[in-house]
Order: sequence, then C-alpha cells, then structure tokens
Amino acid sequence: MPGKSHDELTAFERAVVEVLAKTQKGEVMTYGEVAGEAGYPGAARAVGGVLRRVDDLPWWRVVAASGRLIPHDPKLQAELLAGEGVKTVKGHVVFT
DNA sequence: TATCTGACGATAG
DNA sequence: CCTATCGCCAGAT
Repeated sequence: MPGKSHDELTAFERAVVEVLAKTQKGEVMTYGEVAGEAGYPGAARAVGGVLRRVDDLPWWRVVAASGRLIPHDPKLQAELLAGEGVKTVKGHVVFT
C-alpha cells in the first residue's frame, strides 16, 4: 500500500488535506504555507510527512520554501507541474 | 513517556 | 551553489 486512506486521519492530517484540496491547477505552495493555512504554523516538516503517508493528494503542488522540488523524484514532480503550466529549472520552481 | 525519523526552514560558512 | 547545524512539529515504535 502506497499510503494511508482518507477515512482515518488525525486532526492535523485532515487540516492539511483540506488546505491542499483548495489548491488549483497551476498553483504552488510551500510546506510552511500549507502548515500555516492548516492552522499549524511551524509544522512545515510534519506537512512533508503527511504528503508522504496520505494518498490522493496533489503533492506535486507543494515545494520547499527555496523552491526546491522533492528529493525523492524531482523529475516526476517537474513533469506534473509542467503539465499545469508551472515552469521549473534545474529542480527548482520558477516563481514569477 | 522516551527516542528516532523526515517530501522543512533559517542561518552560517 | 554546497554542506553543516540547529530549531521546529507530528507520526511511528
């Protein structure tokens, strides 16, 4: 099993899922922003854990504060972002 | 309750 | 641009 299903999440996980559910195509957020929007400022690191454990989330729309893509498969993330019109250069999102 | 882990963030060198 | 450190937080064992 890739990750956890959506029906038994902790309050924190549900909060993060809710925030990501609002993101639109072509929109990119940082882990820190997601944490803050979810009501857990400072929990950027924990947000990474949620994206890693929960399925069916637009994880590719979340990048590090520096714009760096995920260390696991930056190539895939770059492709998914490109598919939504988000440009990336050498593993970094191009903020315009 | 204690300790370790990690798809983070900021800072220093 | 890179690595090293430290602080932070929730989840897992």
